[in-house]
Amino acid sequence: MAENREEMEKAVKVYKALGEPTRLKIALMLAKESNQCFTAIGERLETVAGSTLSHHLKQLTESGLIHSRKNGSFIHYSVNEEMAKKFAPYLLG
Amino acid sequence: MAENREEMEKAVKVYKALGEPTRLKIALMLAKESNQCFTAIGERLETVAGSTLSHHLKQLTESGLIHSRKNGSFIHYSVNEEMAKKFAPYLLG
DNA sequence: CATTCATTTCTATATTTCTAGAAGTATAAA
DNA sequence: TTTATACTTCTAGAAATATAGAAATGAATG
Repeated sequence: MAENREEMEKAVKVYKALGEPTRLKIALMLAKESNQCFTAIGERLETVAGSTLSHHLKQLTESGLIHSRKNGSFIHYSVNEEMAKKFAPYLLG
Repeated sequence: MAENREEMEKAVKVYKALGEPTRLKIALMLAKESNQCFTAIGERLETVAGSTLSHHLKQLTESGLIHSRKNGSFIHYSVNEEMAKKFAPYLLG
């Protein structure tokens, strides 16, 4: 019932993460096709410096909306479906 | 299915609006109890100047997430349930 | 008409956020 | 062990945002 402080803070983080075009694109991209790695994501966005992409992924990850899994020297990202369902099911189509 | 540009821009606006604590509070407040006016909202928030509140309500309104109805010299605000359902059902509890 | 109440707009300042280059770390491959 | 690839951190500048005081607008009330 959306009322306690902690949950609100979580919600603010999620919505702040999604309230930026590049990050929303990333979230939608991962919702559609999960387990993509840093470079693959970057290529689909064009015109984003690696450092910038890293920064965006960090925010998305810290919000809890996406999570990452290390595989060798690659890091694969996917959306946390529970979080998406709860806060932004729009992502799931 | 969350893919066209216009809808994404709409989504960014909604999420940007919700990605700020005061505005999220307002949105939750209105979702729970609709049709509150400017002053009533302000009183429930404490520590927010009128001009600031006006600015926040404008952003929420322009995102489409809440709408306003003029009644004499008062303006009553409520959430647009369709928008909330689509982008942030979390608001609806 | 003068005044009050509700809300907005204007202006300014402080803070946050976005962006990217450069340098750094970590893993893998040659 | 050098080199390459994947990604992060540091630093800094530019742009956007949050906040509030003061002045403005507009409706209602005395």
